[in-house]
Amino acid sequence: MSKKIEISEKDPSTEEKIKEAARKVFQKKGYAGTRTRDIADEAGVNLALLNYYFRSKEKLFDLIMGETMLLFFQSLKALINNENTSLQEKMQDFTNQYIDLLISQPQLPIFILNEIQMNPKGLSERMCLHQVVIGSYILKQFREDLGNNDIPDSALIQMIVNIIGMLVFPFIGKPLLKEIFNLTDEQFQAMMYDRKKLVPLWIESMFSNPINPSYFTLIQNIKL
Amino acid sequence: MSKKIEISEKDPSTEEKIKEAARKVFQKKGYAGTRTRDIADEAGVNLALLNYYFRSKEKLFDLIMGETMLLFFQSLKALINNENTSLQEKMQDFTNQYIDLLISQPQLPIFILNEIQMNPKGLSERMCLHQVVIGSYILKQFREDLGNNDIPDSALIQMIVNIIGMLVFPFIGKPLLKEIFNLTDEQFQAMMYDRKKLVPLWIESMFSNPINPSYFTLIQNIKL
DNA sequence: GTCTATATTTAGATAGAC
DNA sequence: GTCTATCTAAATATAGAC
Repeated sequence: MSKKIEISEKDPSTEEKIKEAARKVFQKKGYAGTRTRDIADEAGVNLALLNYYFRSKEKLFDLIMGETMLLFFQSLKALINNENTSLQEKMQDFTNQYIDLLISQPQLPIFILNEIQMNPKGLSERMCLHQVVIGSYILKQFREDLGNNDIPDSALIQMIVNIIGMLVFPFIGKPLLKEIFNLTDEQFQAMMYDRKKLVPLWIESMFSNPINPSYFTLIQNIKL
Repeated sequence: MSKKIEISEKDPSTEEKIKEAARKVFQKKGYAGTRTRDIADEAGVNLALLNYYFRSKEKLFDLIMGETMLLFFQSLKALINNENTSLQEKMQDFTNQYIDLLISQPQLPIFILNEIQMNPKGLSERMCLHQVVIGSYILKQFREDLGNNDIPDSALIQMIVNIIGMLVFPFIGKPLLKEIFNLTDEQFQAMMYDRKKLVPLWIESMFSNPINPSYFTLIQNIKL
């Protein structure tokens, strides 16, 4: 509390070292699986300093998780509300942005999804994800692209799920895919770079194919 | 060890009650997040009985995880080696089977993927996933369908990742999707049933679109 | 087989010297 | 701000009565 921003930025402050280590260990092992001692070791600092700087394991986790969610979702907001790009351009931007992010931090999706599973209301609500997505400009563009009237909202959601899945799933499944296909980290990464070109094509072909409204359960009547 | 199979199958034996409870709690909270007390409570039995029957938390977990992996992957093996079904039929079978399984146990994918992340070699190796997939009949069918020669193996993997992702990702993302789109469990489930018809269509359109080999990083030279 | 009581181990947090 | 030593709480595991 009485702590101010460090004046010099030579090498990372102890506080910063701990945060960096915490991010890494929490992402790898999850909250329950992480020992505070692991974080201290990873940071190369004394265990007692964690409590000195962050009060408790839980507070440290909340801090990291908040920052992580922000990193993951904030860039999205500007992108999906940009009124100057076409749907196709947005898909390409989206793809580039997320694949680059996830190549640098592959554990991000499973980390976030685990947290949301443990605590569904908590953080997703704080990010106002529902409002952000529902009120977005991209949603209008999606509707127009699909022909507006006769396609139910559930069809839209199905498409969006596929798009997010194509970007995110390979990283969630990374350890499994590496095993199944005997991939090195380099090969996996090269494949993810390829995806920057491929995902927009797959999206395109998904949208250009005619969709039969009868495929969708209309009774449930989902309204966005 | 000295324990034999129960003769009568009236109501679940204590051992079975514990296993069932363990499955449920481990799937929901993960290994580290689970307290043995939670399992005992969930099963409605005394805590000491867990150790009486299963020796330790870890042994109980290994047992559950082994069974879970078997459930998830064994049905796959017969299906992908069936020489009497076309690729299209396989895709439909695959879809039906996995969506039904996952609707009844939505936590399965994230549970398994978490475990593999914590312990990548361990269980996936015991299931021989690499051998099973590489030697499968379906892989030949995929190659034929794609025109055999000029498509690199990495393209095949990309496709397979998409297929698995379309089936599995919605369940991994379920808590997040429910938040974003304000879905009830019933609505989510109805959408997953819709997917039984939709996924094969999307796969079809993905395959029927011409693929340009230049989209793939050939240098990495992945060979299955 | 099941229970109560307890031992053991592990992990988060803090006091107090420097 | 940092460290050592220690406290406390929680969770796993077991001993022994029934």
